[in-house]
Amino acid sequence: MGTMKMPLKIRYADGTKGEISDPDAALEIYRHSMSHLMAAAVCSLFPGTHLGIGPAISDGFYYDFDRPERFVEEDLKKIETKMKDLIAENLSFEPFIISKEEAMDSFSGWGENLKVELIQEKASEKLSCYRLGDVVDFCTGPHLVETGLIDPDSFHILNIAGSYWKGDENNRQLQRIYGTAFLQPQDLEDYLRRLEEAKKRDHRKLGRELDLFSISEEAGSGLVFWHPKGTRVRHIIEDFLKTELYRRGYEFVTTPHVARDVLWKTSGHYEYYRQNMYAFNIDDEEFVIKPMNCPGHIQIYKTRMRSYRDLPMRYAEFGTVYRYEKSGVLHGMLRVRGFTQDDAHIFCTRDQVYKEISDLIDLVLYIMKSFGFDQYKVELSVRDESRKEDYAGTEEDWEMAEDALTRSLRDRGIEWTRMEGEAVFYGPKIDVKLIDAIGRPWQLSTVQFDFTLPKRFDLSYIGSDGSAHQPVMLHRALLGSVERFLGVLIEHYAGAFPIWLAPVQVVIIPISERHQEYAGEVMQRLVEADIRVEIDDRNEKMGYKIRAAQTDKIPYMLIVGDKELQSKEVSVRNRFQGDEGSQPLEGFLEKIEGFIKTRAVQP
RNA sequence: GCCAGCGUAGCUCAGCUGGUAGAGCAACUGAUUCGUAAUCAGUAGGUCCGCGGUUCAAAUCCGCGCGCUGGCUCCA
Repeated sequence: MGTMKMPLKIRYADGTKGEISDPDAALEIYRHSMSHLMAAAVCSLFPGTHLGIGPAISDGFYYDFDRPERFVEEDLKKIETKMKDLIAENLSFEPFIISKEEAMDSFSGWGENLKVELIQEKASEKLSCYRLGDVVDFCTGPHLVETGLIDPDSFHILNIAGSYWKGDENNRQLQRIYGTAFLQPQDLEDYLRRLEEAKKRDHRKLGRELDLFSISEEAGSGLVFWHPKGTRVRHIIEDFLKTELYRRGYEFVTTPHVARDVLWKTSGHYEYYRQNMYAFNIDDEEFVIKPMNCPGHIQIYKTRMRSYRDLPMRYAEFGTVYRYEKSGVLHGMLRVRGFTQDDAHIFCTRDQVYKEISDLIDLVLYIMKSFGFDQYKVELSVRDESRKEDYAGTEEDWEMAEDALTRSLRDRGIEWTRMEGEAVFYGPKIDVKLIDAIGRPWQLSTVQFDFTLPKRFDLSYIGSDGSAHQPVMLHRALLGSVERFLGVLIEHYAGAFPIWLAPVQVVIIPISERHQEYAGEVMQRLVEADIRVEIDDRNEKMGYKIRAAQTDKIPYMLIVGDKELQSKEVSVRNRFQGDEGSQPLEGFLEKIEGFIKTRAVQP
């Protein structure tokens, strides 16, 4: 019980002991040891279970098991108890070194075929194993010296899930058991509390409670119905973006939702993206519901001869696209089959790329800050240097693009992670992941080069030299999709939107019937000032209406009764601070107009 | 799509090993006219996800669908 003794006592594969005091490294070793301990518990409880892999992960650890019978929920408790028994027995993690040949013999003798496969692939002539109780595992370590060092209250077995061997869906499916562990019991409690907190913020739950959106079983999964209040928020988001984009030289376009298959054959989607496209036949012709907006924007580009003087051209569209997604991946508004991208395509010359990228990065950060996100992570995805031939575009294209991306980031003093081999085949990209109020990352913005579409559609512009050149094309989304963004906003603010985004900004609460006329006057004034206001004139007590408004997370309540009627004022109640006292309506209006204008997060 | 779990009123859930459904909140009606998070009383609301099967009898057991949840894979 209590705090883990630091530094952590560990043993390396060669048998030497050591101490780890770096908390991150210690935690990783601790969790990895925990996964071995779980494997030992499982093997002892369920003989005939074979082992896959069992690493430490960001919030804990897991182990993949191969067993003909299925684990059930109740098994988790048993496993946890068994692990505690093994801790009490104080088993040691015993390392030893053997030859590859010997290891293969032993492991295949035990029927550990997955381990044999791993040894074959990963091990050199000599390899290390750890023995814990009756279980021997192929592992480089290090591990704790013995199980007695583990605090029995520092871990928890969480859930069972399916997983494919080596992450390949063509391979056999294993049963993965997840657990979590921390060096301090306090950290474990905090983690479990964070899970609870995340549950409370779940946009699916809040979306229903706040009457923002729904998904209809009858209409089909992955398709979102935006209710009036959700649509209000959506319009506010879209209006804000429209204003900002027009200011920055974008033009909006509108393109059809379906197009002949020919368009998608030219773009290459028909070949590479077919499994995700909804298609249908009419009059012997095949049509595709658009999964992307780019070919549409290209159609507009191609309607006339373009000059270098026209570039850069920035076409934006809140384009609704439909993509077939496997049923198991759908998730509320965050992963759907029909969604609206805040899409844009920039056609420019090579010389203009650096400026465009730089402006884009500034724009992304400005927009995100406006929505109340201050923390973010930037990832630069580049191609796999060893498989250059798998990528479209020339060597010069890739160098030019990577150079523009890295220079833009560096010039802005932005830290980024370089993701080797993570680029899509048609070009490198920058992704921005936002960190929300409880520390979770969300992938939203993306800026991508495209070296294939200009070629496939044979795009050109006439340069100052009088001859035709191929423009560079950039895809870019700031919010990603309006659906996902609203989902993220709901979770970030736990449903309590800042006043500039709130679907209802003010609710007026008359104390009794005789105050309704004055409440109506107050409402009239706020409506004139374009405040989104409602009046709660139900035959209920004030406390009831306040509670209702609090539950609806409405920023301000204006209570009007005899006193306010007399003084011609309003009593202001803020959803976070509570009663702010009586004040003149004009003063209140001026205050909230300020909050709205500055997109203040707090009230 | 795969593995596991789940599906009872608008919402949250109860309903033991089979004997044909219940609570709270919400909704509606009436009374009450109220000062910073729930006034009282009444009414209505269900193809127990759907379809088959077992059984004298199925919300409950079995099969197949559909949907949801957590993972895996995918996210041109």
